[in-house]
Amino acid sequence: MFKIGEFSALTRISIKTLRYYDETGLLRPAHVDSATGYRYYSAQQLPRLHRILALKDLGFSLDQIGMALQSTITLQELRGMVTLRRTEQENHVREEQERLARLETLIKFMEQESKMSADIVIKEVGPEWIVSVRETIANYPSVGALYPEVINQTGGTCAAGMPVAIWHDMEHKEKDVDAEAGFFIKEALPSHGTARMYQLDGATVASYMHHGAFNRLDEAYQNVMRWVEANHYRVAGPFRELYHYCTQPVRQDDDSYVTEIQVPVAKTA
Amino acid sequence: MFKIGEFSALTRISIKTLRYYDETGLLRPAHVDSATGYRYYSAQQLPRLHRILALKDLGFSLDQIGMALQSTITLQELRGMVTLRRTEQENHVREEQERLARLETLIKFMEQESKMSADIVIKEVGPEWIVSVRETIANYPSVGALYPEVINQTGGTCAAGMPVAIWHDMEHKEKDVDAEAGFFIKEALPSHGTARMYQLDGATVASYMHHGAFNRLDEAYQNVMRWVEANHYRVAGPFRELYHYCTQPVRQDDDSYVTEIQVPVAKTA
DNA sequence: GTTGACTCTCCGCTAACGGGAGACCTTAAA
DNA sequence: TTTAAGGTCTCCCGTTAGCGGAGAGTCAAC
Repeated sequence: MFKIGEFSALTRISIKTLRYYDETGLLRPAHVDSATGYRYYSAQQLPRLHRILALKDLGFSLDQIGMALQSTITLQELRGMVTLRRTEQENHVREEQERLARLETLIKFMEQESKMSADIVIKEVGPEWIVSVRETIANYPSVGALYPEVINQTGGTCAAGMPVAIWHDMEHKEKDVDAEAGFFIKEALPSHGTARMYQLDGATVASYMHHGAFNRLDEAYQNVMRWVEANHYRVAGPFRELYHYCTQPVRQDDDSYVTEIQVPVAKTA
Repeated sequence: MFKIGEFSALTRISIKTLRYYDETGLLRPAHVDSATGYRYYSAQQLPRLHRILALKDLGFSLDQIGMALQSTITLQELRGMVTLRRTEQENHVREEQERLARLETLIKFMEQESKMSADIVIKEVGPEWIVSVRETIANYPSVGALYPEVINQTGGTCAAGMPVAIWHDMEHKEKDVDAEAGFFIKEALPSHGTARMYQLDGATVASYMHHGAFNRLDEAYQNVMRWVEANHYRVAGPFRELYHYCTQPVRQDDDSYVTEIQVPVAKTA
């Protein structure tokens, strides 16, 4: 019989851990002196402790290890636990590898003095009700003229929603831009005139929050596109722009505006 | 200005998280009503929150993110943080991959009904003082005869240590076994006669805790060796056997014995 | 005025222990 | 036998990044 310090030295498991395993029932000492409370371990307990360590090393939680050590467990159940654990671990490894890839991309970008690339984030956006008009316009800034049109068509009920633009061209265009302008709204309203009302699909997007003037959005777009490519995504739908902060009248050089660029993406296979 | 629920819906960050970021100073609301305590966020805060999410996604802790968001940080320092983080992540990915490989090995073994392979664990053992004799003996069980010899040579002072055997042959032998037998002891004592006293080097070992009779150790060795090979280790030194529990007189078929097999290993490059 | 939705603070909980305080126990030396 | 050192006990608090709930206060619409 070993006192806890001896057993700890023997197994190189900390006293704190042994006490914790006692408390949680994972490894009760072979004997506890009822007068002093001293724990006494026997060599017979080494295999059990060893199995605990082995399972912990495979990534099982102490709770799961507790299950696995029950004498009632069948080989079949054990196999199931391990197989399930492997699936989890496969996913985990994949996620961590992707994280590492993002870090490496960021480092590459930082070497080129591009500082905003640290702010691009992948997120899921849910479906949204939108009321909008879609037209071919002269150039990007001209989209501003479409909003009064939408407001007029709907009698102003949509102005409470967030203004949003959707760029249907898959590449940068200097003129004849296929643009959709409108507002996110809470729920379906009847359509009015040329303004269309529908539910925009949810999507996985690469999102960048641009804090600055509209006339510097181009640069931001370029960064997002480079980031998307470098992280092995591909563009999976028209770009969206959400105008989180903007003033009336709209100016192209107001540095206080906050505009979110959302590029729907999918993993390249 | 958005109330916390609106800001939460906008950003898809939970209210609890926003409150936590307020509490920890990571993202203070733009305004807090001093009478009611209500938090009000502005669109201008979206970029900061977005940067927080981006850094979190890269695996930084909230503490580190707090540092990175300080306005006093230089690009140089930021680069350092990211580079350091990448190194950590590389190590992490490697560890998780190895864990996955161990899981897959275990599954392969379990399919062959080998149940003990779940109990093999890699651990570091420190250097140990040992007093021992080394001889060529007839076969493995004959090692028992060496222990009285060691005890006699040292006048019995070593009998308190753990009995241990070291097998210097690199392969299984039916006869003429190069065996070393002795005891781990606390500190150096003068050598006696043919018993040698020296410090055994520490090592990384694959350890298996055998709970059963000596005459079933062969099977255990086979398993350990298969495991070592399957996990891309190679044997890096003579096998050690530690007799954690054993009775006098020694019997080859006593199921209550606890014997630890330690195989020094190194990763194959 | 009232109701229902929203928000506040405070408390406890997570996993697997580590650190430390204060009290008790063992063992060897003086 | 006393004493000193070191080992062990329980209890409490801390860690990360929040989640869940209780009870009280607030806001906005009808």
